[in-house]
Amino acid sequence: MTRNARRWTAGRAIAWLEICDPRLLRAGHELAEVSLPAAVTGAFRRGKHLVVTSDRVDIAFHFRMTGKLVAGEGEGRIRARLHLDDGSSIAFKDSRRLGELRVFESGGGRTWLDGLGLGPEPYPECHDGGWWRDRFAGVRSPIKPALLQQHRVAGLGNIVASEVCWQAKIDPRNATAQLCAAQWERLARAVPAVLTSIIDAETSDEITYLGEGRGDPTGVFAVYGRADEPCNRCGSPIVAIRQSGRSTFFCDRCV
DNA sequence: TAACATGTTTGTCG
DNA sequence: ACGACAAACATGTT
Repeated sequence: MTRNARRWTAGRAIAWLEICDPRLLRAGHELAEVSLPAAVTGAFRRGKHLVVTSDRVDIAFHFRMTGKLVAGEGEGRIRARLHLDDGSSIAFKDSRRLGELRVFESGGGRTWLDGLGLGPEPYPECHDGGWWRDRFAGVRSPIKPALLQQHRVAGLGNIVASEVCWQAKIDPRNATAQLCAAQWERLARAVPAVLTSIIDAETSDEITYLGEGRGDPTGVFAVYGRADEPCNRCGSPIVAIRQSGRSTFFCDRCV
């Protein structure tokens, strides 16, 4: 979505921001005296946040469970629209409305993100096993829930955490402190591999989430949502469990 | 109908 | 300090 936002806004200016659903704006982030039009200067991702920058304002998005950006007016649960000076628009669609949108003065998006305490990026930057071991030093929870802690490493979600563990042949129930060097090394390789493959599969004008029917990405995942289906490596049925209130899928035979 | 869902925050309890 | 858990947010799907 960051790539799309960049592509859709490059060389254009934000003419106006349409808030279709006022409940979208969080307290303390009302649309104050925003000065428009504003020439877009770029778009970047930090963890699961997306920020569109311009010479006057930064617009920060978080999509939570069901939020997404779509080109054009969009259909259905549109919470906001970014209208550009060439007449085009980008819609923030979010059926469950857990997503967030914040508007800052230019540069404020980065400042705000810096205050969130997010851990370092695991992608596209790559790291070795020792780096991963150090980032998770002192963690007493199992490795899979630990991967979701945004203050240790930013950007990994529940689907990716299960996928990464399977790819790295690590039991998601393993105590983090018990992982050996070889496991950390496999984890270090699995993270960019999994992210790259998912991003490749999802590269299009509209991200498709699980359960959306047309374009459902179920086929993209090796274990997530595949309870009782055969493991791609060994054929053993994929197991579904709950960890810290979140669903985890893994192969209990080839970890 | 009830349970569950890709995320995060907040509070409780251990 | 850490961790597990539940609730809350709001709504759609199974």
